[in-house]
Amino acid sequence: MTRSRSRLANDSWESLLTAHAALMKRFAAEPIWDELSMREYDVLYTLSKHEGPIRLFELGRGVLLSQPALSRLVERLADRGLVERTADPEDGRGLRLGLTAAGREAQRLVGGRHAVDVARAVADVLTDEEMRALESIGRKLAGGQAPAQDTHRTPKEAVL
Amino acid sequence: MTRSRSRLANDSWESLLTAHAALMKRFAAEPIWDELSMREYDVLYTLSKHEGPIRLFELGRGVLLSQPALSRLVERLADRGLVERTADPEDGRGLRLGLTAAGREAQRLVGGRHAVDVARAVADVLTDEEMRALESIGRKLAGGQAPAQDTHRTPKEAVL
DNA sequence: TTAAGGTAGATGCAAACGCATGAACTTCGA
DNA sequence: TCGAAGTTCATGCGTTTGCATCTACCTTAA
Repeated sequence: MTRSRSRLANDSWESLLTAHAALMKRFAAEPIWDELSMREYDVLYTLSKHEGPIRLFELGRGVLLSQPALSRLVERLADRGLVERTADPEDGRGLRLGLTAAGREAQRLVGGRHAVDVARAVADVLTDEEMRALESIGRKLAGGQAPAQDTHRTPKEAVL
Repeated sequence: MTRSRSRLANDSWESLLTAHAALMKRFAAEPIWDELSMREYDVLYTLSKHEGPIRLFELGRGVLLSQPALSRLVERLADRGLVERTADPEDGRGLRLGLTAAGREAQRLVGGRHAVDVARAVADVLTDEEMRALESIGRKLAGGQAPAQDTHRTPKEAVL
């Protein structure tokens, strides 16, 4: 018999979760995280993707950490001279985060080695079409933020 | 021009990571984690999937936690009466973990609500074919543990 | 203009985590 | 059979995390 769409959705999500956990463990076991933990690398990589400075809460969208934890992680990276924190001239509350030269260099170094491991783990078991499908599906899942009732949206905005 | 396989692999992995982070944040924001945190639920769910008792290190395969952290998480769940820990009669070092009736009930309750949220998030943006593709790809990624040099495997076993 | 409400980020504190290590047991080779 | 090495789980300890809350600033409306 055919699975319901709901069941299918849950099965596919579980499959994603399992793959995520398995690969994360595998990557974590690689001997490339001496100077940078995976979480720290995640932050530096996200910063490296943006050319201009980025706000802390924007950084938080991509990183799976609470706001206070991210705030302190960035603080530590700044203390180590890898991230630059400056006040945002357009918003007195905000920060402008960017990589320092050392931060960019560290990201490049670790990222290069990590990319090799990722390529090995993924390309060894997936075809080109599967990788393209995964990329497309991931984008849909990440972007498909269509909550039925968004408590953080005013009625006026909801209409627009 | 066409992307290299290595580039394609990294792009698709990043897409998976982004989707994972976005959905995890969305699920975490749901008001269903009062009695069980997501990590605790993850453990109870993994236990619920196995019918018989399971070993701690087996549980660790599916959960993204260090062995000590998992050991203590299970300890806490046992203290709360949700998990049962008994000595393994076949291996004096090991444990046999299983859900108690209360643990099974808690997993069912939270799991039922969580499944609704998962279905909404996934089924709303993916077609049936995409969900099936994701399930298949995830299984390949999780199962494709083919490290070039496995330090935890003896030469004899490697031959087999 | 100004007060009320919202947002960005920091901080106190208890809980949880990872790393290193230890204790108990099993497995393997001589 | 017996000792060395490996495996499984627990524990000590410093670090990091999340929750609640605070401060500072922005936005909106009267």
